Amino acid sequence: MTYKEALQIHINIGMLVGSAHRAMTKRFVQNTHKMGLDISLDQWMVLGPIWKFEGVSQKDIAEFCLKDKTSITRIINTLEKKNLVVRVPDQIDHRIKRIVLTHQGKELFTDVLPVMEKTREEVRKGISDKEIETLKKVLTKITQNLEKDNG
Amino acid sequence: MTYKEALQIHINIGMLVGSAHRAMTKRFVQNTHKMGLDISLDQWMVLGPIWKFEGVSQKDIAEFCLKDKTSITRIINTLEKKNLVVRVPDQIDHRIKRIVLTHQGKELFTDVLPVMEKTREEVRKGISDKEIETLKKVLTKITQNLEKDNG
DNA sequence: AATTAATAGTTGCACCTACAACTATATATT
DNA sequence: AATATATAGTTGTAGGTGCAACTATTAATT
Repeated sequence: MTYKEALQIHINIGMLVGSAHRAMTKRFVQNTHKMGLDISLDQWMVLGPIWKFEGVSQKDIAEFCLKDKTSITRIINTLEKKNLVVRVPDQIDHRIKRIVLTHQGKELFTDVLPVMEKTREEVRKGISDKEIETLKKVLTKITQNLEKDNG
Repeated sequence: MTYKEALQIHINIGMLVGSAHRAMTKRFVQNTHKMGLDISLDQWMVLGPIWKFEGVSQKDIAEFCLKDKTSITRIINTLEKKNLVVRVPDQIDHRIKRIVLTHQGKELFTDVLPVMEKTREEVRKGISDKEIETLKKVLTKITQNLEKDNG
């Protein structure tokens, strides 16, 4: 057994999930750059619910994206700096900020859609629908297992 | 398939992988804290190959962990600050730095082992061996699909 | 009505990551 | 031997993350 093979045997789920995550993030950004676009995967994920539900709150974005509210605050900061979204305070509940796409944000969103499709195909290459289903099911189960005080 | 459907599927896989990754990282740290230990999941992953292969190079650690070499540099910096490892320049090839566990590092490693086991059990709860196998296979395939210029 | 709880969002801190540019060293080419 | 190329590791910059502590506001309790 070679050294490299010995290493591979001890690969665990944490490493595999982490490296798949990094690889997907990386490839998405590379693909957007190839098209002359400038957006990260996480920024894109946050843009999704804003596109779908105009005026969505940061709390709801966090839930939709399965991310922490702190992350959302910072990603929205970046998106605002890029003039892709604006924060509009709710007229009734002054705690809530409603996030709205700018014209520029809408334009970028539609420009990125085909890049996302391309990346999706690259990710899924050689993987059956049944395997994807199992992947999603198991990842969901893992996330649920670790939610809150499920331990 | 419409763009809308593609959007759903892609975001789902990306989000699911990301949230599972974050959840695992989080739970591991929480579990170590409960035991009065102070180490992150990534630091732990880097410690693995150093334990197994005393004097392993940073390059080989990067390969084992499926991480970037820059990440390894910085995690080793942190581990060195914590007095868990030391960098020993190779006597023959002066480019290489061989990483060695300190006494303190070895002690922490053995202390964390049961925490790792506990976390692994929490992660796998209600998931069959066959599903875990598929998960590993698909995640490996995804990582391979996106390696280098595989696109 | 006054006090207390909960909620939405922000900030400081420490850590992890990618990419590009960089230093230092070793190997290959001529 | 001199030059070119490849390799191991570091650094600067910019971004994502969790946690705890914080502000502001709203809802619940008394």
